[in-house]
Amino acid sequence: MENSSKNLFEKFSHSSLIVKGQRQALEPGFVPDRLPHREKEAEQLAEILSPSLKNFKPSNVIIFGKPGVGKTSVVKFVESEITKIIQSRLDAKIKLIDINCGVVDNPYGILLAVGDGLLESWEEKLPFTGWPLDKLYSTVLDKIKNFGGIAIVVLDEIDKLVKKNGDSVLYQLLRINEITNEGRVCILGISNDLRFTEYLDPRVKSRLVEETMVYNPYNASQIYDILRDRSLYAGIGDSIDESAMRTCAALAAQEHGDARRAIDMLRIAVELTEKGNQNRIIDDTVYEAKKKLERDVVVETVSSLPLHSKLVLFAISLIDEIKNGGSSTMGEFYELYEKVSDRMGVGSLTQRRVADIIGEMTNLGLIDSKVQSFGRYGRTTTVSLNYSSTKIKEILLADEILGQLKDVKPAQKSLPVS
DNA sequence: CATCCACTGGAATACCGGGTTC
DNA sequence: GAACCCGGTATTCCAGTGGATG
Repeated sequence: MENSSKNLFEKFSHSSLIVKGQRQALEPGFVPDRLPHREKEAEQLAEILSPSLKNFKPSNVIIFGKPGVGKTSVVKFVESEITKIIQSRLDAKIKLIDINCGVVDNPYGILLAVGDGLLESWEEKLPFTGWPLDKLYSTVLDKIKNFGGIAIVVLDEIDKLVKKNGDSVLYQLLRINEITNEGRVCILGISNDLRFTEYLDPRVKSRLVEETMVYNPYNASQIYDILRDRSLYAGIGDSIDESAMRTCAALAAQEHGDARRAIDMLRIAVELTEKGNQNRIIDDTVYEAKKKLERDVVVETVSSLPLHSKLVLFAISLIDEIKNGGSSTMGEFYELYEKVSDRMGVGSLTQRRVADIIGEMTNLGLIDSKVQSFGRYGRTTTVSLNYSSTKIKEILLADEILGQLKDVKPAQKSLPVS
C-alpha cells in the first residue's frame, strides 16, 4: 500500500458528464413533469378522475399496455397533480392509495394497504397479519365511512393479483360503494395483460371496467423524443452524439417499444462513458450498454433465485455441459439435482415441485422447456439453457452457498456423498 | 389402442407471524 | 402466557390425464 495521501474514493470519481442536471432523471423511479407523446393520455385520465374534485366517484379505469409504454408514468404524473390540488384546496377530500400488486398480491395485503392508506397520521397502523379477513374488511369499511371522501386505489400490475388470487378482493372493494355512501372507492388498474379481464367474474368485470385506456408501444422516433427530453433533465444533451441517441431509440423500439429499457440503456451508456473517461457518448458505447444491460438482467435474475431453483439450474447446466449444449429430460436432471442437493445436505424437493420451478424459470426466460411425448417410452419435459452453461455456472457459483459446488465436475458420474 | 412416464390440478399438510382468548 | 384462531406461503401427496409410438 502506498502512502495514501489520495482519498480512497478519488480513483472512482471519474469525469462526470452530468453536472448541470439531475442524474436521477435516468434512474428507473423518476417521474418527469413532461410526458412526451403521452400528453393526451394524461389529460384523458385527468378528465376521467376529475369528478373526484367535486366529491363524486369517478369511473373505475383500467389502463392496458406493454411494459415501458408510460402507464405508470402517466398515472404518477396525474397523481402528483391531484396531490397539488389536495394541498391547495381544503374541500377536496381525496386519498390516493398506491398498491403494486407485483409486491402485494394477496387479499389481506390489499385490504391492509387500503386500510393503512386511509389512516389519519395519528392512528396506529393495522397489523400486517393475524386478523381474520372479515374483521380487516369491516375496519377498512369504517375507515372509508369515517373519511367520507373519494379513495382512489391505484392497483399497478392488477393482472398479477387476479391471476394469483382471483377477483374476490376486487369484489370486496367494489362492494364498498354499495354498502355505504359516506365514502367512495375508485379503482384505477394498470395491467400489462390485455386479456386479464377474462379471468374476472362478469359482475366484477362490469363494475371494474367502466373505462379503459390502451397505450400503444412507442415507435423509434417517439422513444427518441423521450430520450432527448430525459437527457435535458439530466443535463447531458450536449454530450450525446446524435446518432448514438438514434441508435439507442432504435434498439429499444425493436423490443416492443419499451421506453424504460431505452432509458436504462442510455444511463448505462453514460456510466460507461464516464468510466472510460470520455466526454462524449458515441454509438459504440450504446451497443456496449445494450450488452451490459442484458448481462446484468441475467445475473440479477439468476442470483436472486431461491436456493432450490439454483440447484435445479445447476443440474441442468451440468448436463448441458456433458452433452455439449444438448437438452435434458426431467428424469435426467432431477436425478442429478437430487444428488447435488444431497451433497449440499439440504434435502431435495419433489418432482412435482421441480416441475413448477422449471415453469417459473421458463417464464423468466432462463431456460426453454417443452413437454415431449416419446410414445411408447412415455412423456417428459425437455429443457435447454438459454444462456451458455459456463456463464450460468459462473453466476451460480458466485453464490455464497453454492460456492461449495465449485469442484463438482460434469464428468463425474456419481457425486461423492458426504 | 395399450402402454409408459411424468405432466398437472387440486387437496392436504406443515410452518410462520401475529392476534386473541381464557 | 399457553393454546388457539387466521391467513399466507411453500411443499407434498394423490390421482386423473396426455399422447406418440410400437
